[in-house]
Amino acid sequence: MVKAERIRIYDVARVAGVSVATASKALNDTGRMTEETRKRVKQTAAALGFRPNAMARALTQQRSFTIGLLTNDTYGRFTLPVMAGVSEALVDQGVSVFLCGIEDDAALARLHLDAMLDKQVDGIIATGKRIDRRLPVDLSHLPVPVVYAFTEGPDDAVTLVSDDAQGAREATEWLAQTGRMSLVHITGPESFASVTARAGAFRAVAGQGAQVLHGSWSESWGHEAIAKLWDGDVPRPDGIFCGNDQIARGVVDALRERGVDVPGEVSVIGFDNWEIVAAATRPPLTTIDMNLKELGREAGRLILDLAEGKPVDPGIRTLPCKLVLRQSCCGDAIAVHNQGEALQES
Amino acid sequence: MVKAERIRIYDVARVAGVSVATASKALNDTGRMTEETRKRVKQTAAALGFRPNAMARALTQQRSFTIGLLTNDTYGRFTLPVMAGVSEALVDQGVSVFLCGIEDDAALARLHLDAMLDKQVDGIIATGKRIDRRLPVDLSHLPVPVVYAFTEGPDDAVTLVSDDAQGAREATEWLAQTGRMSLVHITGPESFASVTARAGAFRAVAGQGAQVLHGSWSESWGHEAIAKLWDGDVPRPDGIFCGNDQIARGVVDALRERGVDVPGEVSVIGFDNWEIVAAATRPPLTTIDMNLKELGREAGRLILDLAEGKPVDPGIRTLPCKLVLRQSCCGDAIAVHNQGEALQES
DNA sequence: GGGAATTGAGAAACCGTTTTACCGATAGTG
DNA sequence: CACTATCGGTAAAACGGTTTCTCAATTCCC
Repeated sequence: MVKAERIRIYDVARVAGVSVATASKALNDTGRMTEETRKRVKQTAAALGFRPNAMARALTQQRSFTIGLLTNDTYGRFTLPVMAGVSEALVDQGVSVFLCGIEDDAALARLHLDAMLDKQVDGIIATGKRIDRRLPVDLSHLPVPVVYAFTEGPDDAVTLVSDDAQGAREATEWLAQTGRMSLVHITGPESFASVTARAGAFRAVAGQGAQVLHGSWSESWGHEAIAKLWDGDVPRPDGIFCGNDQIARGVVDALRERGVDVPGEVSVIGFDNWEIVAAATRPPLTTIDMNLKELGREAGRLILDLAEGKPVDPGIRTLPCKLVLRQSCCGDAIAVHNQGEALQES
Repeated sequence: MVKAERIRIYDVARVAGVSVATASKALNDTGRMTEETRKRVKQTAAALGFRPNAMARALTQQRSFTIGLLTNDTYGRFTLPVMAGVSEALVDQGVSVFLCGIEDDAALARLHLDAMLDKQVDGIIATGKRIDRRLPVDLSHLPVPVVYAFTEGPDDAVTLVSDDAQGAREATEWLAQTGRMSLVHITGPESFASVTARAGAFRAVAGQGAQVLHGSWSESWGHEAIAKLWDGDVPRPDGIFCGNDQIARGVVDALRERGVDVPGEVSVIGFDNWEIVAAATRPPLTTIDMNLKELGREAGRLILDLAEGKPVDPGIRTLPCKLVLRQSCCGDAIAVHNQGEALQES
């Protein structure tokens, strides 16, 4: 740590032989002056390694180039990609992100919120681990704009969610297109909005009679569900769409243990594309990716627009999910699908 | 979003019938005045909902109550608990944390670093996913203090790491104490400092002849290693200590598939206490927890001390790991161990 | 050639606090 | 009673920039 005196605009002005006002205008490309003067100031600033004090600047400009990211997803499975996207979208605009982890603790949330407002954030992005739950703090009536990403906000808010129905549709359609006739959906608790959205889309494609099994979001529920399906005297499915990758992993493991070939006899598709689970499954899971990083990027762009006073329509914005093919599902078709992607990209 | 005019200290002063200077001093418990005046100012401030503008304050105090957290662990497995700890230690001191994800990208790192320095952070915590790798940016000679947490820094830096050797020792000793005679260590690539540290400690307890198998950090390596041990004509171990939970999960799965009872015939211990892996394993994994959240807390405390100019000894601080007992290891002993913990806590 | 418009730049005000220096009034002292 | 401390509080100068206003010197126009 070296306490080098920071160069102030005053120093730049003195060295360049102009007033502080002129220096400021030169560096910000505002005001009027000879192109020569402007250039000279800029050069001396660069030579001196001048970097404006962001706080001083914020004080006059009423703009801190800082936003707050409020999340209750301590575990970070959903929040992390969102954060990465937000940060990525903002860093080259010179905007920094305050991270505030609040674990469903209203007092803690309030503490963080106040700290951020005191620090004059230009906006707040609220994000959570569940699309149909609100953070434990009221963010309406704040003096700064708010964007809700992957968490529920007021009706008139700017909200970003991933398209559960479309993702489920893609998965189910893929199973159908690759010749699977008898489909089942094994998913989480009915109380989750995303569960009913996905189940609805599944039924719309697979037929209203198609079976949907609700349980917990765990591997063990995947095992249990397979036990139910295989040990009972119900007809066995040849295509299984799971509500998340953990359930899917449980399902694949259970099938292997019963000697059922995946994807030979049964295709399995998961949801979330949680690398660590999807890639470690044997065989690796075909799954739905919610594009959370892109969701984060979009949230970053929106909060920036709002902070700059640009008009942004309130309402819910739905971002599409993407099917990610791996071996748990119709091995042969993968090449074709990927080829299609490659062609689209080129 | 409601653009309510923010109350300034000027307003408080006017309403309380004092000068701005007096108001400031009253609110900060500095200067001299009647206790009555101080109280009156505080009350009107509270009544008006006055919150000081942190930027204006930072400008005079040369202290922004803001720190930066630089990390190259995009995936977040190690960083997330550290972040949570840092944040927790700082939030009630009014310090906010800038999150900067830099993915081994030197230019990006520089960008974030400059943005943070411009914003006058009081300090920087550098953290990574690997204890023996440096971030792609030089943080020495900065005008602010730096603490390195779970990543390598210069020799004279303040550095925090978890005690790999002690953790490995605890695991191995536990295996030995619970009657396991023939121990093996299945771990990651030798190029990792933590691997050699853990392997060294393992050998120190298990005997220099004890076998150590190096591979990748994956479940599949766990399977492979078990194949090597069980299919060869080498003596089979009855206690396996793994370099991380993923390997351990692979090991447990492979043993189950071979009909080997865990923990009946073989005890397995992992490393990392990565809930999602450790808890989903059948049986759940006994493992070593690196106490990363506490490491984060300590990093927060240290950077705060440094920011306040308190003296902090440079050098490497080692934080102990903790054995977390689950069913993959000597079921009977768990009650006893946990009872001991409960007694210690009370 | 004289008045108006434009140009280039600087002085000063401002952003919202904290802090230093100062000042009148009261209290204490010999 | 004159003489100094102490007390309670204020005015003004920072902090490091941006922005508005002003102004002298030029250029333009008829």
